[in-house]
Amino acid sequence: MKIANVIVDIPAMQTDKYFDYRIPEKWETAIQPGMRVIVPFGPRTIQGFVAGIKDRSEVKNLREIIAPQDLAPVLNAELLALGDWLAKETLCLKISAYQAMLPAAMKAKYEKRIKRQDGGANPFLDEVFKGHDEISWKEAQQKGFLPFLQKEAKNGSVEVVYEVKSKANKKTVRLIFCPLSKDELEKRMEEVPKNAPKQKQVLQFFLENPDAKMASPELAETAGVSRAVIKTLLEKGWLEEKQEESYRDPYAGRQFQKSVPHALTAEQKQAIGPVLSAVRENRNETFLLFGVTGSGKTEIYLQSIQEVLNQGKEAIVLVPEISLTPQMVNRFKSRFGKDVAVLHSGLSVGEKYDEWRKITRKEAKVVVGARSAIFAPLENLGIIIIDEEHENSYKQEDNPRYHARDVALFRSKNHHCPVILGSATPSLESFARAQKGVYTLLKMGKRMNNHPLPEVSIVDMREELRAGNRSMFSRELFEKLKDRLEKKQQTVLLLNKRGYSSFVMCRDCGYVQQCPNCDISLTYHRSTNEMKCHYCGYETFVPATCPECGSSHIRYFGTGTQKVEEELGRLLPEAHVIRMDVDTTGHKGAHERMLQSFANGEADILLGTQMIAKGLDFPNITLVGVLNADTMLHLPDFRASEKTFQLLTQVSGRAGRHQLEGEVVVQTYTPEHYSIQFAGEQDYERFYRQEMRMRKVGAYPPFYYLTLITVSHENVMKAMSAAEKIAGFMRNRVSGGSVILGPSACPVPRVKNRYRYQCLIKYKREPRLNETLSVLLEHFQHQIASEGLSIAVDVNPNMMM
DNA sequence: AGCACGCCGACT
DNA sequence: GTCGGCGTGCTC
Repeated sequence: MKIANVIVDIPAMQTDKYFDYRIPEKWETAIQPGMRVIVPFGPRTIQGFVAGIKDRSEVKNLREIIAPQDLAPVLNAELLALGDWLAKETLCLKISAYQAMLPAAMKAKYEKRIKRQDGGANPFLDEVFKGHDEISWKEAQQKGFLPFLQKEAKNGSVEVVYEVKSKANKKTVRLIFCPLSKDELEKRMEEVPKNAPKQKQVLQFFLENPDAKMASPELAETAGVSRAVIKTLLEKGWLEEKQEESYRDPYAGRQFQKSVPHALTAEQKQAIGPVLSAVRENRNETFLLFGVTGSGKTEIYLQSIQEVLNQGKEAIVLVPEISLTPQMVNRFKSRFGKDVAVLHSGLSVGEKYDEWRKITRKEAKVVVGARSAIFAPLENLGIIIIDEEHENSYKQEDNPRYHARDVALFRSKNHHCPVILGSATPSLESFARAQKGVYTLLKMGKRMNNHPLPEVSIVDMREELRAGNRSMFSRELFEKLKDRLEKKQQTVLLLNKRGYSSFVMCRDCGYVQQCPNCDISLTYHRSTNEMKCHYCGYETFVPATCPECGSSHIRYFGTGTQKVEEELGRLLPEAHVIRMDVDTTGHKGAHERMLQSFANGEADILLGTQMIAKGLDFPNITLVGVLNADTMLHLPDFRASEKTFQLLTQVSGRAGRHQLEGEVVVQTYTPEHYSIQFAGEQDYERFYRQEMRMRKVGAYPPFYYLTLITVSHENVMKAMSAAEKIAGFMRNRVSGGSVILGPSACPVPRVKNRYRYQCLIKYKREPRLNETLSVLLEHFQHQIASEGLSIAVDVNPNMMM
């Protein structure tokens, strides 16, 4: 007898273990590890993953698996092991780890219904069921039938049934083809009645295109006949119909110009050499490709992938969500054509599922995508590339809190393949590893075509204020803006919005409108004229008078993009401005359309937030202006300087990438800060050395590892006391070299009406930390389950807020 | 997560 | 005496 170890689809600590089920004989060969199955669980029917198969079980009274949900495993052995590793490393539930690796469409939905079992004997039930023999639980509840039905359930005249539904709908099409051989076809041609020339026409078409297979309307059009003719031929059996799966192709109808490898510069050749040999030798080596913006990192990726494909292997390319633009995708599609699958958040659930299936069917060899593409089910990986390695978005901010880089390194070991981490501004962690020789450093310091990096000038906005300029544009930036307008060149203006948003304040008493559920001020949204909370989604109208003092001098503050746009309109009315921010890019495809129209030269100025800092590569941009360089410098986060440096360097790289030279103007209130100074000089390595000194003093990464424990509860006292207990618990269990900070209130102390405290563990070596944290979670399990306490553990947090 | 079981207050 | 509140514990 075969027994399956099943991880059930219930995200709770109590069910985060293997449940044993008997495999029915008829499924004995069909059910394999990595498949989803439907199992009985208590009174319910739920989905589970088969994690393993064994011959005997300690548990008595085993129940049977109801049915497999897949024909083939959806998680192969490697991914199953990866899931277990993820669960252990990030302290998440196994089910969460498995689900994170699969497209959302594969997550089960459940339906609960009530079925009539009395055979029509009970007239009272007629009213409930109204001729049907089932009613959904929800409907019964809404109509107030539940108490009555629950009583009926006791005597067996109705029954509660549970159903597992899969969201994954394969889209199928009916395709028409001709089953006849050439000779047969010719014979039939003779048999066609004289008054049916159209039928002859269709047969003629199939004589010329014997392998043609297409949908009926399409065939009708190509052959120049009506659908009725095809129907007749189908009835005669001369044509046949076949159901075939179709993929939703998000890039359907687009032409990709075939691109060929570019000749490499001397520097590129030098950089790619070690990568190619690692690929050829199946060497698990990690490269840090440190190349300035415009140095041609993408061509290195493309040619490395080409080598991988030549070896008959596959590749994963991770790109930050924000730069996963059609422009970026095109570069891969035009080089590798149909071999490319693209996974990103802009796709619908169904489209993502289709791309995933394309990969499992080995129809795609190169997977380009955002963070979760690291789980692409490729079985013969030859390389993993992470572009813009320093990007925050590679770290998932909710469970499982994994970093794509860590997953990449894990998978590369399984596949004995190299990893390339590429960046113009590597994360300190990665650069430090390269310095230590853990990663191989590949450096590209020159832009292709030897164009110089743009000239950066730093403007002290305090000086501007002293000189009487109260506008948000410094005199220098304004002059240059006018100059570009005259020359018909383009400008990118970046409004650094992080940690800075528009809010409503009363000018008489200083009242700022706060969210009632979270300790944070509400953000003003111009488009809807509403105040919104970015943490819980609370919305309210803008007050006409101050709720505190009744003054009508209440207005919004803060430099939003809309405000910049208005001022631009006033100062430079002739300029065409495209504004890109969360308000204007809401609709699917809006982002792309805006960039396209900017590329077409339909606007002079592209104004936006962080989202415009990356990947733009338009020849006519010769000026980049950063309106407020330092707003995120003051965030309570140890990476604030690093993030500022990265953003300024990235956005500066947008200027002058082609023939025309570029200039950058950075406006700031703290021009003396080293991250702004070194960004101005575009000197990563000096920034690195300075920042490393700061990190060493503060005992932060890369000198120390961090683990952040966040505790939350509706009740302040409960939250605080639990946090204190947790800190005490951990203090007793870590080694002497480790430090535990806190507990202290989180930077945003209340979110969705829950009070939040955090506790930070800093450590150099704590090999048993994960076990200790598991014990901690188990220890507080009761309070978590029944008292509404929540404990979130984030190993290597990215942001501390 | 759901659901059953079980033990205490306000009703027919 | 019974209906129903939600605390506790289990699901192979």
